[in-house]
Amino acid sequence: MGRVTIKDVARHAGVGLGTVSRVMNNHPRVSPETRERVLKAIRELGFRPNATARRLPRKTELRYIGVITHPFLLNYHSISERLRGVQTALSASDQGLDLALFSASSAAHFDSQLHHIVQANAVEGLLIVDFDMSDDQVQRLRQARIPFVGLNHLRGRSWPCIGTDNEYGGYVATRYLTELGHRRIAYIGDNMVDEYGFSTSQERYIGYKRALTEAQIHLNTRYVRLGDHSYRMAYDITQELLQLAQPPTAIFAMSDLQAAGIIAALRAADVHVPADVSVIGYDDTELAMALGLTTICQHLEQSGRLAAGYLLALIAGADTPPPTLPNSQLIVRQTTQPPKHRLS
Amino acid sequence: MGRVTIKDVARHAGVGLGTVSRVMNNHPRVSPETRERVLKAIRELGFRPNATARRLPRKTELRYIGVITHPFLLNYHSISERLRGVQTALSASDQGLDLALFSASSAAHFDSQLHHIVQANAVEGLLIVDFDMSDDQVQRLRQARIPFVGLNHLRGRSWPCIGTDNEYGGYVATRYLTELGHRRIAYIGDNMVDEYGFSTSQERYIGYKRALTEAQIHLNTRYVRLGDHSYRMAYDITQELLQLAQPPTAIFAMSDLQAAGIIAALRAADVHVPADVSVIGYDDTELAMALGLTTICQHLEQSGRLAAGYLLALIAGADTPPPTLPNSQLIVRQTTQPPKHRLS
DNA sequence: TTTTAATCAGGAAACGTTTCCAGAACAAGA
DNA sequence: TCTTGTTCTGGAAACGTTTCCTGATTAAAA
Repeated sequence: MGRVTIKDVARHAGVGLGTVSRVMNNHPRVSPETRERVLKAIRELGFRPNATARRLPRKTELRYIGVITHPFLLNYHSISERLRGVQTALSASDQGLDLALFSASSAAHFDSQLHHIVQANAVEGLLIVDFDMSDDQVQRLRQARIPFVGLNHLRGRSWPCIGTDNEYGGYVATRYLTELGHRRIAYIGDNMVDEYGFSTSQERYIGYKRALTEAQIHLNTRYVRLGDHSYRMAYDITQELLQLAQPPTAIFAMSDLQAAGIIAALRAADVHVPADVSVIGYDDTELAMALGLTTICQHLEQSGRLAAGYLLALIAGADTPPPTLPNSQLIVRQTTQPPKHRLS
Repeated sequence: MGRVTIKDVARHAGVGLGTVSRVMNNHPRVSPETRERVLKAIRELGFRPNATARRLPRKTELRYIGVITHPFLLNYHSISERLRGVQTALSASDQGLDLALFSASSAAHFDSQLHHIVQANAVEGLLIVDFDMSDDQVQRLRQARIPFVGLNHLRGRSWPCIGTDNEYGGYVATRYLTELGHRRIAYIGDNMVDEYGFSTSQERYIGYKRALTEAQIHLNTRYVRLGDHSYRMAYDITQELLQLAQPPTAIFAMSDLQAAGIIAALRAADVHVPADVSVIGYDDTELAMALGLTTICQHLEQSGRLAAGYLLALIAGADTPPPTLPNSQLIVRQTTQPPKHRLS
């Protein structure tokens, strides 16, 4: 037998359908004995009412904007910031739309989540954070007529995306360091090929390489260190970097969080920032403000607001191109300065 | 006429019900002309399929854990942290439950959201962050058989809550300062009576007062400054505090974020931390780690994990008491020390 | 031309509830 | 005893879709 329905309960308790329903909804017009009998049947059969079926005659609608990300999304301050913008736009629109958060722990899981979302008609619109989509996946969403917008995508997508150019951001940060005169510049970021297929770290790394090339600095792979996205990882890696015969004079981190770990490790090793080593972060979160950290502002909160606003417009039937986010910007604070000695 | 249904579309297009459905689902067995006619009717009537009704025969279930907070939840690092724990527990349980985020912009809105959630049978279980509930509201959730757990509640609730004792945390932080010898201790926190009816700030403030009383320090209301929950506000307020004839020698902030603002303002005014002024925060977020901030750890991430785990157990039918979170803990770092001169 | 197969369309049945109407049972009042 | 009213109960109708079965039409094959 498939799922237990109200009918099974009614039969098992020897009562009518309406009675079971009344018991479940605490209607007063049921005798105590009958009620007890029904409750017993519910317990015995392990009956769980079907939420969808209940909603139908009640005519209550449930409308969500979906956000799909990886499960540890909130480890990334950048995603918190973006979500905050989304939430702001949603509250402001006042359309009774709530937020459904879906998490996908791998590319395959992402696909099955997408399938489920389409199949269940779960959302009015979908924001896709970080994940890339295949043509087939895009096709499926289109066919199901579910509007969607990408967040933190920019280049070469055939679907509407809002975000900044990571390659450019990586380039700007690194160029600033080369212009200050640094030549031993390290890059600390996330693993580039991960289970999700995210390319953010890689894109910034490409920008980093471009700036080095432009300044005619040979790429030293010892200065490129990758790990998971955490304060701790950055801390540990920095300690390793300090062991090198020629440690870097500047470090570019792919997030403020990692930059914070770097600074802490440097402080612990009694290396002064920025006198001995310059540090530059990415995101311009409150962490950067608090630390006085030089960083790249990629307008995170605004990106969330714009994406959600645009998605709402699409849902309402608009047919306009997506808004554009301002370019990433270098924010100079107190963790960068020219190196002590010019070295080749 | 009420809502436009598939039947109206069928009549308007002069076709059968099944045909309309097939068009909507991109089934191949529809002639191009008919399809066009149906699409035209859909457009003309502004038809939008009812997601609930679609789910019923498709038998796809949609299961959510609801989290209800105020709309600017993510401004509060504490809530991000908690949510991260919730997300972790949810992913780990692997029951196909996703997260639905509801926001309530006032106590009245909270009530109507609750009503909506119950009415629509929107969630399998509900996590209530920060909001308090009336007996009536508790009753309604119970009647609807929706398991729920409070987050950041502790004292004197008649319903299961997980969180730490804010009064105790405020007490511990302040007592640490008095034990160091401070007597001019400021409190910077959120407005105590806000539109939401949150009491966190007030509770910590009560702990602050208790510690002062114990140390026989007269409460100086000039040292108590409240505002919205932001880095900026704390920054500004600190500048004001520095204008006082007798500025405080220590500041207790109700969040790390605000403590960061305080430290920035002090640094800008060339006041040294902790030599001139000690600062203590609350939350033990990464911000605190990065700043070397002395703070109170209230096990935020763990609280989210425990609450979600317990909620899942309740949903599964468990009948156990809620787990308890370890007490808040003082984490001493580098922003606190005895005052320079002992003053009365 | 006749048969067979393929394509398209209509509508009943099903999905699992809630709600409403009507009837049964019973008690109380005349 | 007969009314009247009250309380409880059973089940049909409705909610808005999808899906399947059937029949009609058309095209292809014999």
